[in-house]
Amino acid sequence: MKLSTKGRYAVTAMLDLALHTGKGPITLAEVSGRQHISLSYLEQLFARLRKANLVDSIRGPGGGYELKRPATQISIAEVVLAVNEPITATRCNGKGDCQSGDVCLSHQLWSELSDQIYQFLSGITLDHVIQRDFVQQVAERQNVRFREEDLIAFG
Amino acid sequence: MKLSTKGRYAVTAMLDLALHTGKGPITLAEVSGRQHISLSYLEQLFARLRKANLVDSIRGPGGGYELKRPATQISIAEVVLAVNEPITATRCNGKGDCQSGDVCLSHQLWSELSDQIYQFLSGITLDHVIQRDFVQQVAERQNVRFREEDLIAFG
DNA sequence: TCATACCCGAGTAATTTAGTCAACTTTAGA
DNA sequence: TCTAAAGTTGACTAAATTACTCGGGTATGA
Repeated sequence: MKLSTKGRYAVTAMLDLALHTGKGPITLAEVSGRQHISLSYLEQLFARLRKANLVDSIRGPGGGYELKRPATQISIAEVVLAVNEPITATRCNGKGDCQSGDVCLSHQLWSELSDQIYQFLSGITLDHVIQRDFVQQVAERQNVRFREEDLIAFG
Repeated sequence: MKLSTKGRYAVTAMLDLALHTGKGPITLAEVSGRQHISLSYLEQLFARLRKANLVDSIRGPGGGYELKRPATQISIAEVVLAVNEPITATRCNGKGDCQSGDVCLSHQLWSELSDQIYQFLSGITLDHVIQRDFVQQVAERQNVRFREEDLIAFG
């Protein structure tokens, strides 16, 4: 899981969209003006968001973007993942050249931790953030339980 | 909260230290060899970790680094924060030039979300990760429960 | 048909990441 | 006390990522 300003821009833009649903498509020019993100940069971000099926685009005059799914069904993790390149695998991954124990252990530990962060962000939707009591919502309303054996290591 | 490969390196190195406590100071050369991180880069990272009071340094032959506090008392959030520059404030922050509502709202929403991520990582210590049942530990400590069917595999 | 808005690719400056190099300080141990 | 092992510091740099610009496209509602 990777969290950079790029992901922040994407989440901010998606929040802007979520905050203005119901009024028809929203142009990137509007988002750019409201969130102070350059139009061209937004175009790049939304190209990825579109490919990830998170937004729909409507071309022509009166067009713009809107959320493909309701804000209750789009997680922060999805948005962040959509705009980021898949993180580069740890060096020893795949290759059999690090059976020395310590290396692989550290990598696996990080991997599991990273998975936890992802799971955490998967539990927070755009709507949770907008509703702003997502602290409580994540903790109680979702009532999601992790089990150790369900952990899946990833790069 | 910012999560990049830099933070991953730092956490990995700290996990390496935590895994080898009790055998005296650990040289960066050892960590470098085990974790495949360049010695000079480790020096830079540990300069920050030292300033953040997360490690002690012992100079001279037989010297090296050791955790300043037990692994049960060092959180992932601390480590990540120590090696990262404080995230650049959102553009409108401080300046009074964005009272237009929408802008500040999005920024505040992100800010609160970021705070949640920080809180989450604050609840996970180096020891939790090493013990590897930190899933359960964190879930119990934070009183967050997760459901199996919400697990989503990702790349 | 024309203005609006998305679409796309090339290029690029700024920043961050990751690493090199060289000189220095401290200190255990021969 | 000399020496080698280790941390300390700073300058420098290559590579990657971020953030952005520019210049064209294409679809489409009025």
